[in-house]
Amino acid sequence: MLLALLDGKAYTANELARAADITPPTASFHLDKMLKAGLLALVRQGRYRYFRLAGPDVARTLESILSLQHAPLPRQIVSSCPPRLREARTCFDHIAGALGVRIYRAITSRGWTTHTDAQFAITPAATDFLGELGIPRDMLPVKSTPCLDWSEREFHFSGDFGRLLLQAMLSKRWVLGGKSRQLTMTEAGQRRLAAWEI
Amino acid sequence: MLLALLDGKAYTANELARAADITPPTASFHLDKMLKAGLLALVRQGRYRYFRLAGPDVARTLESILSLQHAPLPRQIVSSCPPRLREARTCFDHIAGALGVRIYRAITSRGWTTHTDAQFAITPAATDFLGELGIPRDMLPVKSTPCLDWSEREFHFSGDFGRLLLQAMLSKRWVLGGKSRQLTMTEAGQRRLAAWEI
DNA sequence: TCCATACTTCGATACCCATCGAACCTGTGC
DNA sequence: GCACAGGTTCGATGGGTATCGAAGTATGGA
Repeated sequence: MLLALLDGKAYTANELARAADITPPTASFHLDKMLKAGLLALVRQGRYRYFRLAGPDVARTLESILSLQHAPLPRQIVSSCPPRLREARTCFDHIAGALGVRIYRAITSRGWTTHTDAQFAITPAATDFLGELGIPRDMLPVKSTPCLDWSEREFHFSGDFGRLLLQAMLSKRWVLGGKSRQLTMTEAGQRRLAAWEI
Repeated sequence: MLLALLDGKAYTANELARAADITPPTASFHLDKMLKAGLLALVRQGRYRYFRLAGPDVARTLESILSLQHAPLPRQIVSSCPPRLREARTCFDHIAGALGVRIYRAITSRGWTTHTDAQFAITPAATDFLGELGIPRDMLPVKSTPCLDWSEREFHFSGDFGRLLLQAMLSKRWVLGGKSRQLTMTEAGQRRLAAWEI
């Protein structure tokens, strides 16, 4: 289970049980132990409980152990989401899928957010980025609750900021919507977003 | 036992058993496993079998694991050797004790040795150092077998080079001998040796 | 309101594995 | 050559713990 979690993503107890060839009760038993030991962190979302490694130090330790012997490669958990929906889709009123995770990573890794527990806020440091999207600076700080992406198992932005972001990217034609939840990124959008990544 | 070995020194099965509060057979059982798993290395010397961590990667992994939780500090193994003999003493015809280990470390860390398994040789790179000791350069390469120091549990030089070194250091009055095996380092010796460390 | 799903808790079982005593092996020193 | 200390092997034992089925809890949707 730890090997499966080594990709940094979050998985449910049932998924990890399947990956480790054990039954859900057994998985739950061990996950609880590792949670209490501080090796894992828990993200509750509705009726789902997602487990992920508690931090980069745990990942480093695991990799350190693996480096001593080349252990058999972990059986990676495959997503049951259709590829095109995994790319980019709407999740109610905000962006989800690989695109949503990309945006979340870009913004958090630049330090444009503050957070108290699960409440995130976009700080004025993001003014330039938001300006390009036509979001006026006097709206800052915008609040947001990170939402664990169903297909990617990493976080994306929902809440006020998630809604603003989707509206802005649609009106600027960085992404195109359709009848389904699927979103398509335009070439212009690709370029602009790439410029903001690192 | 691994915690006790984390100081990088080598210990016998009985010592490690005492450190871990288990009986010698139990210690032997686990040490054998870890030896086969490649976590430990073995140094045979007479009727003694010294175990040490197989390499720096094992030490790093252990420290990585310890860093996740502040584990209780390992019970360090205390040497039964009198302090003055630990400092510096003769071992047959060469230098042992902390001084012997210091010299071994200084010379090996500078890359002045080549080795095939247990056979070491001092290379011409050490010419300056040896010259200062009055050892002519045409004697190079000098052979040496590293010997696990009884009080320090790290290696020192014995063999041809160990003998030459003791004779030279005595005649240059870097160290003074006596009736017992104890050696005393002179102030001049301290200065000269310190200059060669790192 | 009711069911389906995701997940955990509980209890019983079985198995693994650490542990130790006793016997055996092997170098050392007298 | 003998005694002795360091060390390992062997076999039996016991305890711990992983495991799973069944039952319970919580959440979301019809």
